[in-house]
Amino acid sequence: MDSTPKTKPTKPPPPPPPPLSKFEDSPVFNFINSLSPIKPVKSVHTVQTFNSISFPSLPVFTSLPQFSPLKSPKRPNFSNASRSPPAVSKNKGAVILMDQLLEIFVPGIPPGDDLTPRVQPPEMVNSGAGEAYGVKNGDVLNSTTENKPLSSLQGGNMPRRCLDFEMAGMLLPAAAAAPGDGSIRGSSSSSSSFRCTLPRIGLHLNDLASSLKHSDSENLCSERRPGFSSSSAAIFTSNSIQDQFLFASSTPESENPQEPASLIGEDFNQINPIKNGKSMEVTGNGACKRCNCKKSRCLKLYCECFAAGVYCIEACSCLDCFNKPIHESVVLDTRRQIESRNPLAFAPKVILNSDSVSELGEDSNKTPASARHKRGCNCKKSNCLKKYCECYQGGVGCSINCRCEGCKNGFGRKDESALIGTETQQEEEGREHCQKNAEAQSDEGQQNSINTAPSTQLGPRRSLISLPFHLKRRLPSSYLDDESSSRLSVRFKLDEQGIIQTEAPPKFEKTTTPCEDVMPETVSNECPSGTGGVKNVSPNSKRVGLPPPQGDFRPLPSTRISRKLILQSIPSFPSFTNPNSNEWTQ
DNA sequence: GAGTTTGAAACT
DNA sequence: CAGTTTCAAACTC
Repeated sequence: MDSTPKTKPTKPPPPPPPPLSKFEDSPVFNFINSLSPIKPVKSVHTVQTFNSISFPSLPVFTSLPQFSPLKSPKRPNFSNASRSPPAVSKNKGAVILMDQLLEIFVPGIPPGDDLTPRVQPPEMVNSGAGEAYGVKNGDVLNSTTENKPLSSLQGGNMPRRCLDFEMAGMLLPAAAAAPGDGSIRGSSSSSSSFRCTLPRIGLHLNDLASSLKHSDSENLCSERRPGFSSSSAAIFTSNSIQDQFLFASSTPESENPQEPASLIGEDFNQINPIKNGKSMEVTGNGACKRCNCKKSRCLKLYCECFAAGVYCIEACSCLDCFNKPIHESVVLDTRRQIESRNPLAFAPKVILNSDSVSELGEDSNKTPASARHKRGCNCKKSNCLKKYCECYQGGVGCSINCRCEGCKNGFGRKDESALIGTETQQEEEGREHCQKNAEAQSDEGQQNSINTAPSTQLGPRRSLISLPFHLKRRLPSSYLDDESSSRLSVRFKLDEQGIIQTEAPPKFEKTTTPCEDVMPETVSNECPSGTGGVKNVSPNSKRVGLPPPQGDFRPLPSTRISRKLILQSIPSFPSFTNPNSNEWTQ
């Protein structure tokens, strides 16, 4: 925050990683990348640091083998694949190398170094345990990119509450979301909000948590989470990370990963979805929520903060709260227990639906939902028209997985989704034929843009994973504009098309914008990416901006893009960070 | 702000 | 796995 100057002094040891910060900026950077991966690595490194940092550093994650399994099975190569997409931009090859290198080398590299050079996170300076969170976040943010937005977001508050996962998610989100649980937040054109969460994770709902609608909310959110999003996100609560995974896999069902999926949005990012204090609530932005737990001690999923992967803050009205850094061990143990029962418990609740993606890509009129709730809702009386419905809350349409009755979800009805699913298959088949024809006619890569890409790459019908439109929306325009983050920025840029969608302002029936809601966790993660929008999907990453049910919402231009984004978001898995764990930050 | 409604989470 | 209870958010007044 303020301490930018402080940060430097505080970190005596940090070997100056001098050059890192600028590589992207300079055109030379690209050139260098092409020449040798090494430098690029550093640059990338920053981004990765987030990822790498978030996971390793976070005790929770470490304990979360669950995710990895999930990843491995469904998307073993996921990371790589996802990355490749970013390459899309100009230097695909270079980008990829960088990413890979980063992963490989990053561990060895002192996190602090990487980060410090680029951005001087005031937070990093902070040594306090409580601040640790912030620090991490800050680091992440900084590292993630030099995103100005992030820095602004961090504004200072973040440190307190952010969980590790948040960082990951947040980064992006703060880049995003989510949320989340950190969640992500979609920022429609108008709203610059992004999710604290959460990443939201996942939003979860946490992700749900909601994204911030307003910039103000952002600030607030920052207090708790850097990102989400935990969403977690998103979305991209917390969660955000998990959500991300989910998104990446495109198989929602694999629950284990966490909501991160989109960080994830929901979040999340717990990510996503950060919850802010009261202010958030006041604003009406869901993004940063605070809980009001009376009996759960904030150690159950009933608690939005806990679910989002974030610690409760003073703004919370909870009683006997154990969801604080002071009780980290308790929190972690509890979290592990819950995860043991349900590996996906902290994952973003909203995941991308390949079908939906394809839909969006082609038909703007169809249900906007690019994402679906992981488990589906079970609404009986609300007709999926109120926030009681997690699908609605997450800004996604109901799916066949829902057991709701009288579904009238504006984002997509259960029955519609079913139809869509069948339609999509048919469409895909038709597309294949078309594609073949097109290929014969022309070699242009355009074909790949939407339809082909998925089929070709993944396989016959592989569902494309597209960024949830909500994520896109969640991203603040500012973010979009800014691409401070090295890697993320690159990837996101690639996704530009997807970003475009963000432009369309989502319509919300209620005062609360869906984006807000979503972003919780999931969003958190996603938000940061801004342009990419997707980053944080984490988990938490619910959709922030819901398109009007009718179809105003634009489909993402290319599924590919979304995919890429999703992958990125993955890293931002929401988890509680140890307040103490400043290790990496340092 | 208090009370009610709702549906997820947790429990049995 | 199904049914019930608990819980806290969402909602209403």
